[in-house]
Amino acid sequence: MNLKAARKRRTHEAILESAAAHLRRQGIRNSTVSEVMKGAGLTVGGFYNHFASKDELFADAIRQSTTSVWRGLYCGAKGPSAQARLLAAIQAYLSPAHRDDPEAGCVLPATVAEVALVGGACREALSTELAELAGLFEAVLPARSAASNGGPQPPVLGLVALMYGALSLSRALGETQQSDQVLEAARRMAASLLAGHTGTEPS
Amino acid sequence: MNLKAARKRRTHEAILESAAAHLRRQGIRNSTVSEVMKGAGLTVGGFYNHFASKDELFADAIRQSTTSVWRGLYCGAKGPSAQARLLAAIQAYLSPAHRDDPEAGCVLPATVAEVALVGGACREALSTELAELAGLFEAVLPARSAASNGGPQPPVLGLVALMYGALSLSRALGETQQSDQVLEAARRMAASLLAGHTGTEPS
DNA sequence: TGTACATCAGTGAACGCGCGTTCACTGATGTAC
DNA sequence: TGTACATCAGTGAACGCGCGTTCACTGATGTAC
Repeated sequence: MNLKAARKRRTHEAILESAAAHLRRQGIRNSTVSEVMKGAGLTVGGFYNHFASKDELFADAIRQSTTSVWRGLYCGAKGPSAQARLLAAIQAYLSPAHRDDPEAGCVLPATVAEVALVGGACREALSTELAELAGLFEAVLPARSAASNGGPQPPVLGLVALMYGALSLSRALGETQQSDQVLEAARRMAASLLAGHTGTEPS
Repeated sequence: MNLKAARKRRTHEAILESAAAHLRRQGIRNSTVSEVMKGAGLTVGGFYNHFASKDELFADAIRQSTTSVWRGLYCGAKGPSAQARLLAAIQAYLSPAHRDDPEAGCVLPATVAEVALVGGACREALSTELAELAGLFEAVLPARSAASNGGPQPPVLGLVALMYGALSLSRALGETQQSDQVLEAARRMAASLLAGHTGTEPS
């Protein structure tokens, strides 16, 4: 039973990975079970040996990939302090490069609006992941204290909303000047919000 | 021909209105031509007397309703100055009431992510409307001038991205505490960004 | 004015297609003795 | 160890459903004479 079970586990992971890739590229509704299975080198019929439904598959995919992408950005960022690295990661999130490569990027733009409509298991997954993402931010920013220099902690969930909103909007506009402007404006906003928390003034 | 043409125009408007309502409630892909027509008191077959395709219908609906909703919010806002009224309108946009009543609200949350995937006529419509929306904001804010008090003009498209992003995210989360927090965080961000432009400090 | 004909907005059934899901089947892997 | 049987991951065709679009038809409105 050992070899068989191990192989099944690997197949399961392959399906999840394919689903996450499809999710990032085209969202939930535009991804079909049959395409996801093909992406994992399988045919459609075997899908239900691994997941109870398409809804469950994508809820798992959301759980697996939402924060991992962000962690990757943060680990790749450079700066003199944790807060400066956070800002650098945010700027990378809001870059045209990220906009133009959805498959390697954040799942939120392709996910959030659909979750608002379909709800279900995906909504719970999104809620959990969002809380975790906010936790990652808060761990880096200075402790909440209205009396400390620079005022109270910046509203972390608002930062996430800005990042998601700007990326999503820029994707909708394609690779245009207007789209670049959206990203740039968001970068400026993020920088001015974190000013006083990074140890440096915004450029 | 007069009576007939007038009636056709009224029917056309009724279809567009029904489409805009469906758009706000459930987005493009979740709205069916047949449901839109039913909403206008008609049957599906007559649709193609008025529009070449579903894509064209929703592009027109986007053109018609994107800024009108915002204009409504701004006209309803009160405050000692134009900038203060702008901020009040933004706060109303970012309210749980707006989140909980999509049909009376902004089309962006149900539209942007889908446009990123479908492109076509809807993308052009969105781009035009977004530029107009940004123009409305800029007309209210003080002229761009790095030397003036309060620094350069806040990045208007970033503000739009924040509003859209926070509303969209809050809709995805349902009527929960976490969802309220997203909206509140976005309100705080908007207020602190416009500080120095409204003539009052943010609360 | 009246009459015969033309137009065309709207109807409702049908078509074609794609999707999520089901199901009978296969064959390699594992178990019992 | 060898043999007969059980399990179950994966196959691929089929089912049922909903959707966008088409089309033959209807009947009220408009036009020609």
